[in-house]
Amino acid sequence: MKRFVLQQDDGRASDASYRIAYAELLNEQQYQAVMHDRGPALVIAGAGTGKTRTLVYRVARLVEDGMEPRAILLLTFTRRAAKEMLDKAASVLDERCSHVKGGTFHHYCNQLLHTYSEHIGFPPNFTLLDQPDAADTIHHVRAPLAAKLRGKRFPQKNTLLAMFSASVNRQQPLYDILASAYPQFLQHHDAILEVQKRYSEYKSMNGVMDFDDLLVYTHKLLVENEDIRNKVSSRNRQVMVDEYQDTNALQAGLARLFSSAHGNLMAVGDDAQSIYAFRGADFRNILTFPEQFEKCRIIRLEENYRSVQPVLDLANTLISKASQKFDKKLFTRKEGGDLPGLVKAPCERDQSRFVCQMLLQLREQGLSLGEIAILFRNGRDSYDLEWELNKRNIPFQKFGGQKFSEAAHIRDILAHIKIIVNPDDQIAWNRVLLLLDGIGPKTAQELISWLRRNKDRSFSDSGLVSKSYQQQLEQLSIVLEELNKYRDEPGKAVASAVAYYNPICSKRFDDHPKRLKDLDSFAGLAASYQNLEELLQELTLDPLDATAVETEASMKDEDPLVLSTIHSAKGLEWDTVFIVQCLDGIIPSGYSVDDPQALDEELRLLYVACTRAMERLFVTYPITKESSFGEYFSNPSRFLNGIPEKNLETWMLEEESSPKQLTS
DNA sequence: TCCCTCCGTCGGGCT
DNA sequence: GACGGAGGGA
Repeated sequence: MKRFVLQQDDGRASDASYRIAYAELLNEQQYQAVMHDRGPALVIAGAGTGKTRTLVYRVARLVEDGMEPRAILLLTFTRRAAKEMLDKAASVLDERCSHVKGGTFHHYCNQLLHTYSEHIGFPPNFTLLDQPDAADTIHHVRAPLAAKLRGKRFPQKNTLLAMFSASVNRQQPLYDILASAYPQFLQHHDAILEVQKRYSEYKSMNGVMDFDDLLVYTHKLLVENEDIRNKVSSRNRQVMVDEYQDTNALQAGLARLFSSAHGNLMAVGDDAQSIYAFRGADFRNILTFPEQFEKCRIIRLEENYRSVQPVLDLANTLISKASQKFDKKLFTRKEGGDLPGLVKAPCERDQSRFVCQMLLQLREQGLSLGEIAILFRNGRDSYDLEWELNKRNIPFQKFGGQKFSEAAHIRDILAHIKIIVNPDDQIAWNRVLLLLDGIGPKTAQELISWLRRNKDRSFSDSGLVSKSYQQQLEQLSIVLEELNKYRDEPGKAVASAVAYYNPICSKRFDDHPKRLKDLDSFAGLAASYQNLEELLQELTLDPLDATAVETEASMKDEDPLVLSTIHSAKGLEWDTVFIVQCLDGIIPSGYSVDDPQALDEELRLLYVACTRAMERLFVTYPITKESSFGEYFSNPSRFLNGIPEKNLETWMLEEESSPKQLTS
């Protein structure tokens, strides 16, 4: 027998004469990372050191070397990040780069699972539960148990979901999660375990998955099916994972599986920017990467290109206060720059007035609104400011906080659509039925279980139908049939659901005019999806921010100002950054003050916020705070204690009548 | 029996 | 502002 060895085609052109002058455009370390070819690599990249740039150019380089774009997998933290990087790569090289596979772990897992659903015992049309859906499902399975525990304090649905999720993402038994984070509920351990079991059973019986299941089942699928693992991982010739410090143990395992056929895995991240421990991320994951992946190459990007030195000095000073030390000191060759300002406002109103006045002033100096961001710890920390911005007609877009699809009226419409996509979705049925007059939890449950036993029959055969809501049920059936016809025309489907829902909405909500407007925008937005299934998946995996719909409609020539939670601002940068509500109890959050590790994470969060700024940085807080008890004095963030004036210049606000305005 | 409204309690960041 | 228990009303 003759043997002929087929060489591995590594896609590399023999004489690489690149169209892009990588060596000139990148510094030495970035160049190393971009040219890295085989095997595992870890890129430790401090804030603003050109991490995104490096990934963008590596994508371009691989494509330029002839690698099939679909063979590159770029896992990022959000959909937005992936899209931005691939657009950038397409603009530095060419259109081929936009065919690179990019998205979050959850997206990619969702795709794989829909392809291989039969291997994990789910129907191919399985639907996704977002957080509120998952909580409602838990509530549903919890009800019979909770009745027995009357009088005793049993965890609420969202708490239960958090427990289960922590157990999955940290890969720890439920008992350990309770013992460390919920000792007050340890007495209910067995009952909680029972709820968890029923929750799992419910999900597999009804063909639904929550976010964590996407990761868990994909892991299981690839571990248990060698052929699928080989097929999937050899399709991905290069795997890159951005923001690796915010992955958890399960995701680390997935990254390994996705690249198991060849080991071409590049992890990129910064341990000092790990801010997702609350959802199971562990920054030790990035630190132990070299141990987990043998012969790993380590590349460090240290020079900052983003911020002026005074901003970096403040960031360095802040991070040096962490109890867990980071061996990191950011430096730049950028000259000049103003000292970051610490603005003490008499109250929250004045804080908002300051921010608005200052940003208008900056706009007059030629800065566009899109180059300015206002960052805060919690979604609600911007309410007062939003009011002020609206008053002054300053357009803004908010990231983080309430999502479009979290509003009750949007969820109501979505529930109708879910029924079409997955008729077994009891939670959706329940929501839809409860909207009808005279139907409460009990009747809804009876109707649903009848429906499960008698698929394809109409309610009127059930014998359960009382006169009071018979007509409403008939109307519902009509609209559901209509929706079914519009499976591939989501715009029309949503429009007819909205038409049906209109009177219900007006009756239920005092503020129905605003909500009806939202619903109209929703119909317009839905038209851009291929089919109902896609609409649901995209909205679940990549939920729209509540203001996105409005802003997009009213967007003129100028990019709007950005308001964002610090978590959602990860990886982004602006010329000028305001960090507002920098109060103790907010950042650090009141929940974290007893736990040194949690406190460290809050500090890293402030570090992330500061390092978003290129030229100017303001940290602001109000001296007094309003609450339901009245006005009281608030304390600035403990992280600001002892920061010398040479790093952070104090500003006092004065009213116009006094001789000087906004003196420093 | 079931539905609905009222009120005390608790509240985060994201896929 | 949302959840969930309690009590009034059809």
